[in-house]
Amino acid sequence: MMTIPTDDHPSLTEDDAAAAVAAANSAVVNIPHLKDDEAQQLHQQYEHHNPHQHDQDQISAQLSHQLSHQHYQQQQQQQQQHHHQQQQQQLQQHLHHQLQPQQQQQQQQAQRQVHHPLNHGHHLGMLNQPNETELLESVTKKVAPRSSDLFRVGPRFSDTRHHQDIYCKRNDMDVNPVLHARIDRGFEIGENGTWIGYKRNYFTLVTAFSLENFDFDRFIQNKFYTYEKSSARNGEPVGENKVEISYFAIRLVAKCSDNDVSISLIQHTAKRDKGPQFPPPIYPAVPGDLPDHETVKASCNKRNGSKIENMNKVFYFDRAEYYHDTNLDTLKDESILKNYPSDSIARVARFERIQFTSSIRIKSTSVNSRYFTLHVELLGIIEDEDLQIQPILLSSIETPPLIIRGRSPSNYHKERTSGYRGHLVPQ
DNA sequence: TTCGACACATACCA
DNA sequence: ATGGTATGTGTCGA
Repeated sequence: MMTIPTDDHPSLTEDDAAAAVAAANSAVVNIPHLKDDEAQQLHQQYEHHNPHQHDQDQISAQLSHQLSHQHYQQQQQQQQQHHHQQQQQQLQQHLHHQLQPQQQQQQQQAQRQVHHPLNHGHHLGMLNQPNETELLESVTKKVAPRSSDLFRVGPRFSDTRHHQDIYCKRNDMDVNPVLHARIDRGFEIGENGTWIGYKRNYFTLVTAFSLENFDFDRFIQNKFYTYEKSSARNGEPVGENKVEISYFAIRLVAKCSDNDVSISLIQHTAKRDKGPQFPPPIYPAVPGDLPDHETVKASCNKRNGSKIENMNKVFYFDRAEYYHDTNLDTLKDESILKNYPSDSIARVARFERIQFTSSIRIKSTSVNSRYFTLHVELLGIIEDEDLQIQPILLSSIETPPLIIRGRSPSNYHKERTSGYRGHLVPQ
């Protein structure tokens, strides 16, 4: 089956990967970045500002290009060579659909923070507490690159924070969105309670949203609207315009505690260095339930066709199949469903093989308490006056502060990566 | 020091 | 059980 960018098909050749990326792009929609002022306002609410927000015009121009394959491919190549530049380009997030695989027949159970060895009050006698021998080993042994133990549940996300209200078009009812997310790989907690990740290693995150009091069928039968903060050319706020939400989308962004630092994320394919790199996609999405940790873990690196198929059922909603099964006339559908850019729509946005861009300064200059946070944003994609699609930030959730350890050997000699890292607080 | 590249090693997957 | 993969991390050199 066809695979896409974030997809990792073990058997992909380099060319295949490039082709997949191109193909994916063609099936994808590009969404411009939030406007500067919007973004700033939003961030301010959190105490995060991002002065380095990109130039809107530049982005728009870029967007129009993206529609072409060719341009995208070039871009891919550039990205492979220049992370920094790609960070800018990533604005044009490709929305994406599809991806991979895998099976697992389970459905989601309430996801909860899982048992982390250091999480609870386990004590000396307990198995989870390292004894001296283990500690010794922890500084001696290497982490097995493929160890399934690398899958660990990360920090809990904050409650959903709302930025723009959502209303049901039919009855003007206020709709309450809820975001769910979980980090399934890449972060571990230190004894002091700080969450630690490694710049060189991948992390995995899954996220989904739901609309309170709207089960799937009800969602499918409705349309929604929100308000767009409008502003004059000079940036003066002018008011709010009522706008219909074409469809919902989810994206992942990273921020730094240092307001002046903008950071971004990159995603690799399973080929890593041998494959393309790109910014994490924005997933057009319908409401869904978060799969449990074991499911996500099991969805990793599958190649078996039927397993992939089953896994896709967990992560994706197949619009064409839905129309067929419900005998719905595709052309007559007047619900929000028809606005989605592809038949393969995420129920759960899965971000795999994500890393902080290599350009980030981990603990540069004095700033002692620099940390990062990951934010999941629910976007309402709308069409502006010029029929250009624009994202509106509807709500978001975020992680607690994350410490990202850099490449310095000092980060590796002490606490073992996946064993018992985190006895000491990395500054 | 930091970063890209390349290399090695090892558990996963079929 | 075997062979191909995927990915943590060691290392070289700019």
